[in-house]
Amino acid sequence: MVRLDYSFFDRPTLNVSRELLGKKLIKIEPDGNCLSGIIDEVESYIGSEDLASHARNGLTQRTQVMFGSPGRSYVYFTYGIHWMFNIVTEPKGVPGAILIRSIIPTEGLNTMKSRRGKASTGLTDGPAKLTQALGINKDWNNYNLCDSNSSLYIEDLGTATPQSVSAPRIGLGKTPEPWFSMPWNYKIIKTQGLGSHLSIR
DNA sequence: GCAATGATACAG
DNA sequence: TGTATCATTGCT
Repeated sequence: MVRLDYSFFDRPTLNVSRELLGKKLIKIEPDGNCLSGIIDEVESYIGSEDLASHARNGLTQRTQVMFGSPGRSYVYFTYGIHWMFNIVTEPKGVPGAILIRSIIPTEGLNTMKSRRGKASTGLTDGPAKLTQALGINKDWNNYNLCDSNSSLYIEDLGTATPQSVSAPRIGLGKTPEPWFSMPWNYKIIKTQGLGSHLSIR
């Protein structure tokens, strides 16, 4: 079991995105409790030119983290309710981030369930669901995931990177082309009968 | 189908 | 200082 370090994230965003699938996201609670899940779906936001990215407006107070060092977290609040967890990529000065959209829970299920509430469906199968289950909020923004004693990090299980499909990103609203259709959403293949618009990697 | 609920960014 | 816009979710 190896903790992913700076060199893993300091590479082209799409490579990092695809290889992040099948890796384990781990959060150690203050009481020592371990919460974890296998990364199942991610989405890339690359460069200032990407009009779907928060970095489209250039360097601002909110987006400065995206321009910073790779291997750190970019956590932001949206829709007045939800926290989104991203991992910064690209060299310092170049904005880039990967939104973690879905994980398959592996450890700490009871804690996750209690945080999600029993009326809700799906423990961690949505970007805001997993932040709620793991307890990720603004306190975790600009957190160094690569530090050897960090409480939030990604682990390489040593398994081969799973097969994935790429598709256009989700929830982009009025983002103009070509950005709206860029196939920068990656997901682990697990069902048959995929739509023909999806390309298998 | 749509309300919830607030930070952000930009116009003026 | 006002307001349009959201990288969503869950209930109707």
